[in-house]
Amino acid sequence: MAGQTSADRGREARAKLLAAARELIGELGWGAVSTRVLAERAGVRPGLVHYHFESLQALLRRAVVDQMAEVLGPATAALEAADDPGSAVEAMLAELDRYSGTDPASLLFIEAYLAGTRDPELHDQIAAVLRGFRAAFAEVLRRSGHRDPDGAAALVAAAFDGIVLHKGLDPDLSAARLAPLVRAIAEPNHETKGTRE
Amino acid sequence: MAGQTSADRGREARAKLLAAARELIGELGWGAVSTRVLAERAGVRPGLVHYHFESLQALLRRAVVDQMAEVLGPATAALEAADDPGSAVEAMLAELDRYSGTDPASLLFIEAYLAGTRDPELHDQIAAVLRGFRAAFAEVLRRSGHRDPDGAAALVAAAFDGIVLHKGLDPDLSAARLAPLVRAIAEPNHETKGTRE
DNA sequence: GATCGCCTTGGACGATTGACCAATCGTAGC
DNA sequence: GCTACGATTGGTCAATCGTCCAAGGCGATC
Repeated sequence: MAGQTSADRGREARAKLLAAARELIGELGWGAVSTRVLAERAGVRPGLVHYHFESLQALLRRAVVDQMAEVLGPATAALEAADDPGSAVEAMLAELDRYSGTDPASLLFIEAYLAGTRDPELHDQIAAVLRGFRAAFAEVLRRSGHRDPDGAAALVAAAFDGIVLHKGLDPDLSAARLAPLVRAIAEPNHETKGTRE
Repeated sequence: MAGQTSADRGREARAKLLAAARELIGELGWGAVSTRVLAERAGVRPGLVHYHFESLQALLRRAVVDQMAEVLGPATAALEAADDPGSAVEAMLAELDRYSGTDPASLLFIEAYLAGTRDPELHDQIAAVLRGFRAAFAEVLRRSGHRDPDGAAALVAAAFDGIVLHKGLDPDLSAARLAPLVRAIAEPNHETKGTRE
């Protein structure tokens, strides 16, 4: 237990700071996370923040990008393995139900999007992660013969975040209730009946 | 031009503060709107903020609730007048395309939702406005014989906000591209094919 | 045991924050 | 002209902010 070098302890402090940031961004909002509350939550001295990170913004940026990759990475992998788009959607909706819409984990994504509109570097990193997820989803839909795989993937991805957002306002809004409707979007025989010419 | 009493000027200053808040919440984020930048944008002295409003939070709260009612009110009325759900959706999607996802007006709604998760009073006011919109939408769907009007209304409403959110990350994501897919959700003959028993 | 390198500490800096208040303003009614 | 009153001003308050830095701690290496 004792054989940890000072570099090890450094990595641990850094990790604790990032973990604290994941919690606090959702709890307090991106703009309300200060160096001092962050350090307190991490069980670390405030001065360490600017030793391990260039700035507070850089720390928060890193925390959310890590978290998004950690959540969306496995989801993307599972998506690439799935061949039935309907069940893939259902599995993701079930996953979505773990987020209440008010807990920090739910709000972290939304906060990240918002912060991304004001931080070009963060914007690019988030967009890249999201692009990967949508591309994998679209590929599943394409394989199943969907008429508009890219559009459907974009809509479902947007709907996911919208559902999380609205769940915070309406607790009755369970993902299970919406599952059949969302799945219909992904159905291969989905018809766009309003086509005009 | 001159015949304005001091009470009139008071109302004007109050209105200018609220208008400035609408701009700044989207530009800077809820937590970054300070009394001083707010007053400067409104062309008013900082001291006035706490004369016209109980607190900064109360001002911001009032600003977003007013804005939401102003946007969703007419939309709800138009919805109640419409009888064809497909065209109603399309009209709203066209309206949605006016929001780029990065302009202050787009972000105001998202910021409001987020702030609502941390401010119970704001939460209730937003939820009430949103409930009205969804109820009107669901009623249109019900009249056209939709299988799950409440679910579809909830999904479309959530998808709208999700689309705005994602448009900030992917400018190519136009509402027009998604229109056929969203409209399909609202189609009266919409089938939930996956029903199991 | 001395040296090296990374990590950690505690405090400091100037700037900004929300809130508050006594004094003063301008105008409408008497 | 005087009073009354809502609106406005300019300034102050303690608290908090992000950032930086000199000093010290501490294990690994020689």
